Amino acid sequence: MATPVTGTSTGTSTVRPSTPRRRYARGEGDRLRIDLLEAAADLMAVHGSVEGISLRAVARRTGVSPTAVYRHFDDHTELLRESVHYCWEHFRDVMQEASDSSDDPFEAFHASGLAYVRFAMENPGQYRVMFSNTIDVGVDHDEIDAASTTVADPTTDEVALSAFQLLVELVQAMLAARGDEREPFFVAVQVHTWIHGMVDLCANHPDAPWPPIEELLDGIDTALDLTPPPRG
Amino acid sequence: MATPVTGTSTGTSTVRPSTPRRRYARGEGDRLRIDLLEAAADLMAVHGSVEGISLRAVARRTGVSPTAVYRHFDDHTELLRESVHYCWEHFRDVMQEASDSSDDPFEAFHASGLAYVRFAMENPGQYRVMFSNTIDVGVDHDEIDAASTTVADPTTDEVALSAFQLLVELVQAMLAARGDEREPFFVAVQVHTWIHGMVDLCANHPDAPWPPIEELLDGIDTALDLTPPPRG
DNA sequence: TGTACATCAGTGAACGCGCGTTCACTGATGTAC
DNA sequence: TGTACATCAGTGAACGCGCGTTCACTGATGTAC
Repeated sequence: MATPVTGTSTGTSTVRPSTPRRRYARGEGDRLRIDLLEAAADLMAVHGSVEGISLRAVARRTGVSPTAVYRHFDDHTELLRESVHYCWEHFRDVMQEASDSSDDPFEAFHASGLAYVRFAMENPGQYRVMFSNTIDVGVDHDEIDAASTTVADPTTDEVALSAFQLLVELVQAMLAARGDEREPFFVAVQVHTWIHGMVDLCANHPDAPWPPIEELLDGIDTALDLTPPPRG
Repeated sequence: MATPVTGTSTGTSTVRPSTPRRRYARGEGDRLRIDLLEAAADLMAVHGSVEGISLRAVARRTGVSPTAVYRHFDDHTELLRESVHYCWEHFRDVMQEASDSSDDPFEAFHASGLAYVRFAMENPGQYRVMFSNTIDVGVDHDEIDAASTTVADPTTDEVALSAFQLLVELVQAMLAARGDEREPFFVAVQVHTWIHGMVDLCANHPDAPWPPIEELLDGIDTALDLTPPPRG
């Protein structure tokens, strides 16, 4: 996901495609769509917001003319919306894998926490776009009366919800194993808000004197009583 | 802070200054500077990021020509940097007031939590710019090798740090009153990351089925053992 | 008390740039015959 | 096995727009005399 097809930056040139792109063969045209989505995801890392990502910059990074984008997306807005969706699918896959990594809910929970943090640290721009940046579609920014329709497309919401659902299920299993009667949804919200606050602040203020992230993660388990029950 | 001097939007016109601005009198020229900072802060509410705020939009909102901005700021970047600084001062004042509202650290802590949430809810754009948006100065977004100098000016960092220091002191007082030997800095980080995660996610995903924010806030006190000690 | 004028608070036209989008096009290639 | 051609994967020039910034300017007003 990180490196574009045409990558291999020489380190000196400011022009992106140092090796000119070879066009895709006849039936393979759809692969450009993926390349564009990955280029957009890469650009999120630089911008940290989706607003500043221009269609031309995505095309440039992919090594393609701006007009080529229109063969795969209706317009600039659709390109960005689909890019955010693409990031969410990647995130959901990562979390699914971590969640499935163990039958023990406490171990799976621990692995999920680490995977969450790792995703955010390795893809800070994507993380920020996904969680701290709603996508603005067709808002006149000088028109204060305009109804601000900052809505992601519904299928993206579904992916995001299914990722959160993984967490709810893990929490439910842990509470059951502990004989804890708290509401799993509420505790899952507590976990998610906390871990989000950690990675968001860490990512955006890297120079602040943070305690080790593992220590902060462990603090969540302890404070919220999500440690394995005493055996026997 | 919320309404510009020339405000009074009629609700129909898209042109901002419906009443043309009266220029400031002879020695009063510096007041325009404040007006511009407030206009920029207002625009953060619409954009949620500092990147998309143009110098011309700030001037337009203030009812002044773009050139007038240059009488008070060197360039676009300085305008934005000073605007972020202005927001931080506002935030610090709000938190200072809440922190001073009671001699009892538990009461002051509770008031601070509410003030924090209220600030974020009333000024979501400013909040996001302050906590989830580092300001990019002079970065070529297509040049991946460029050293990304995304640094706020040092005086803004000082203001931000002094606001966090208020929290550390409250936590210290609470731990002392409870005879709790945990490290105040670590616990303050726990408090801040958690509350930040709450307001950030709530603000950016208002349609998700959130539990009441007061309940989430109380959850922090309980989970982190920051409730008043039993009397006597 | 009257007036000339320096100063102050701005304005308006112009520039070059990157943007999203449209349009007519080009040239490689798999396939039908 | 050879070739005509429809299709596919793009390109390149052009448009109107808002942007940051520069430059020469204007007109109100407090003040020195």
